Amino acid sequence: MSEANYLLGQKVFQIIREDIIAGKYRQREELREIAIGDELQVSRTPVREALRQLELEGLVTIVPNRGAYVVGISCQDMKDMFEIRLLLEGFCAGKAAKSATSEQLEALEEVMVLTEYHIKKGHFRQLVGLDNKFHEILYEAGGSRILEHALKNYHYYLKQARRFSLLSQGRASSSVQEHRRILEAVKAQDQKKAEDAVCQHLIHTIKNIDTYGWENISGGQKNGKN
Amino acid sequence: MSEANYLLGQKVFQIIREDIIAGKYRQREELREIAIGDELQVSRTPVREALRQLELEGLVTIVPNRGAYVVGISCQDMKDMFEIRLLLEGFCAGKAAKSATSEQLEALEEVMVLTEYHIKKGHFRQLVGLDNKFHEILYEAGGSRILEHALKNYHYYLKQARRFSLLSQGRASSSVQEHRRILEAVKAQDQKKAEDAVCQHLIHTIKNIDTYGWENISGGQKNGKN
DNA sequence: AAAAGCCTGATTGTATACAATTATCCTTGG
DNA sequence: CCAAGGATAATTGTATACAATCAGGCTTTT
Repeated sequence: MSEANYLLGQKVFQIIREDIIAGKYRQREELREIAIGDELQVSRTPVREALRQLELEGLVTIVPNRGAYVVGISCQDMKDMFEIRLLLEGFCAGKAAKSATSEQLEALEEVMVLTEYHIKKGHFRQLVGLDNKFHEILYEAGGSRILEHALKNYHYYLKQARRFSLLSQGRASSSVQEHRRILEAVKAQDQKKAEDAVCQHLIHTIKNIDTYGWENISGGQKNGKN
Repeated sequence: MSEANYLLGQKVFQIIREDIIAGKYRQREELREIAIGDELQVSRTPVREALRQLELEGLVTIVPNRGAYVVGISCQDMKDMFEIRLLLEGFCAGKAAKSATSEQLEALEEVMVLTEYHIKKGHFRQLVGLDNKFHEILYEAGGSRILEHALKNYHYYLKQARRFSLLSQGRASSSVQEHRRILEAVKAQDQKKAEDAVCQHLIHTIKNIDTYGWENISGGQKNGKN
């Protein structure tokens, strides 16, 4: 009750978003402002703002004077996002090869060193965060604000998937090797090689998820609540 | 004052968005809720909701407890969006070649016929709307909700650019020929040819804009208000 | 005179009040 | 018995009230 109960709007947005992605609500379930507000101990105002934002993200549909309905994310949606990300991130890596600053290259190198260290030590917990960081730096290095914005958005949704994907020892170490290859291509300013390296990396990631099954990562959109 | 002054929230959002894209505000200008509310004759509530949505779109930055600041769109941003659209729309056309329904093909054909008619008659006004419609149907035909959402978003921003691009007689008729080629490839379910046709079409569109100058389509982000 | 601290005005963040709309159920007429 | 219409309750849309925060200027102290 000290400082955490201010600036609720942004927090409410994130909570509802996570809940939808996690599959807390069933498809097309109605989200009532008062009910959610009661649950989160806030008034309707922050909830309304959150719902409006979620509509823009495509996670809910708002019917005027009627209410907000959950749209949610299916397995197919996840796969589609991955395909789009594959295209855009390859493109981004190519741009990064041309425009990455020395600071960005250094930051990437630092993440790589840390990753390699934790792999050796078997510290799997740290890997998820480092993997995310590697990709996010790459997005910045592309030098396009727009592209970065789009990629970060897809990346956010696919984080859940990535977490599963890295769980296996074998995948973790091959993943880090692929990162290394990406970084070297970017450093060498070899546009085509950077693109190819990213595409290969993501294709392998997708294949890895395929073996685990996409159903496990998209919050069970089949029927059940929770 | 009958029914139009209800459901203001969505309207306010669209107005502010258009204003920002049109360059009404200067870069980093502060958007005060009360001032905008007074201007649009509404209270702070709808304005706040709009600003929160605009932040998600990347058009404003909100500093907590401080205010909303215009981010705006530069020429470079427009070019970047076009590049992204090029990638995604090519991909989408390829998917459409596989998954388009007969209704969608028919709708595309209808738009084409109308377009060719208006071209012959020299009715340039109608062309912009038809061109937009052609692309939007194509987005649906791709069969990916996610991809469609992304493309419609970029398409919205680039509409202004497109309007300029179609003004010239020569460009209009070559554009419709390119559309025809896209449609035939999709009909023939030739994935690669569809992709190529869309890419060619968009590359030509970009070149056409290049000759007119990107400065004219992105609301003068150089310095001036207005 | 300079710097630190406080006060005040302005603005945002949240909650609540009120208006408008919609859905549901009940009544009523055929 | 069924359909049409209206009253009512619930929910959203908007406006306003109040609380919290911040910037700027003023005073005070060293």
